[in-house]
Amino acid sequence: MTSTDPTSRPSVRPTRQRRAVAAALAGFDDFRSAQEIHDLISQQGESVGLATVYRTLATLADAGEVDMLRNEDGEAIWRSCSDTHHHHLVCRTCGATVEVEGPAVERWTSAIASEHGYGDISHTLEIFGTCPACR
Amino acid sequence: MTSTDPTSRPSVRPTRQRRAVAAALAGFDDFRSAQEIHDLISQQGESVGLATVYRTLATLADAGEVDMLRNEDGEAIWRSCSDTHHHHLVCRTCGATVEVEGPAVERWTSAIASEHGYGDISHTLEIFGTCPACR
DNA sequence: GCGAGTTTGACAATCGTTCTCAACCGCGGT
DNA sequence: ACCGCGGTTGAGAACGATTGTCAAACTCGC
Ligand SMILES: [Zn+2]
Ligand SMILES: [Zn+2]
Ligand SMILES: [Zn+2]
Ligand SMILES: [Zn+2]
Repeated sequence: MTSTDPTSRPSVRPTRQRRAVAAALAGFDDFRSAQEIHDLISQQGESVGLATVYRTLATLADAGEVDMLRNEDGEAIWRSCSDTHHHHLVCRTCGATVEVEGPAVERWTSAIASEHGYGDISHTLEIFGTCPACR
Repeated sequence: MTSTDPTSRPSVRPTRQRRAVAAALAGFDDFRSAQEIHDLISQQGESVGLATVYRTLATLADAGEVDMLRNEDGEAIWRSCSDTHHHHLVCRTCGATVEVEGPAVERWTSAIASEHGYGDISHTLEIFGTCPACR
């Protein structure tokens, strides 16, 4: 985390644990908590410490390879994602998730922001509902 | 919380504690954590249990009198708000908040949802940035 | 095979939030 | 003013997600 020298690489090593987390992430497409992902890894026969799962997920999130958001209880939930900016339509019951894009919304948020003189903008936007299957 | 009889009122009593929380909420217009609000109440000379602060905030949030959202650490933060549906433009540095409305966004979210067959929709949308004063 | 720098995991420690439950209080009826 | 029935409160325990600790294990380039 403290690589001050610009020439040095963070050097993320391909360990068994990180591979296991990646494999687990590939096994579902809804959002899951770190605990659930940890359990899934166990079910897949691997053994990875919970702390390591957290660390790996955080790293992947920084790298933009997984999305992390919070459910209504404030718990962090994760899932692998595409590398373009997008938002989510999540089923409140089964977790089924759809990635959605909204150029109009993106435009709206930056317009609102500059209109009020705010800079360095970021935003969060999630849509929750009940999917067709759960109705 | 369990008023099954439609004729019975929840009957929220005007206690000293609830008045203190309301007074505290009137004293700021940015988002604050329950802890901070609790401290503020103490500074105002009142004494209210932290659990009561949480309970009161939750009640007010249910009634739509305060907004509750989560900061990047997942902590719940609150502030009094207007009674119409709106979102927030929050300064990442000082917390200065602007309530914003976006009919277009509201339309977009429901359109996206029904497009994918999702019903019973709700959504979260917050914009973070740096306010004019903090630039 | 070595050594420096990473990574891991078992467990403790944080910390925000909720639960417990006996004491307390507001309110409507008398 | 007095009573009694809930709603309400507070101190502290309990919870649960997340992070910190640190010695042992591991990767990788040499
Ligand atoms: Zn569903
Ligand atoms: Zn966006
Ligand atoms: Zn500011
Ligand atoms: Zn909205």
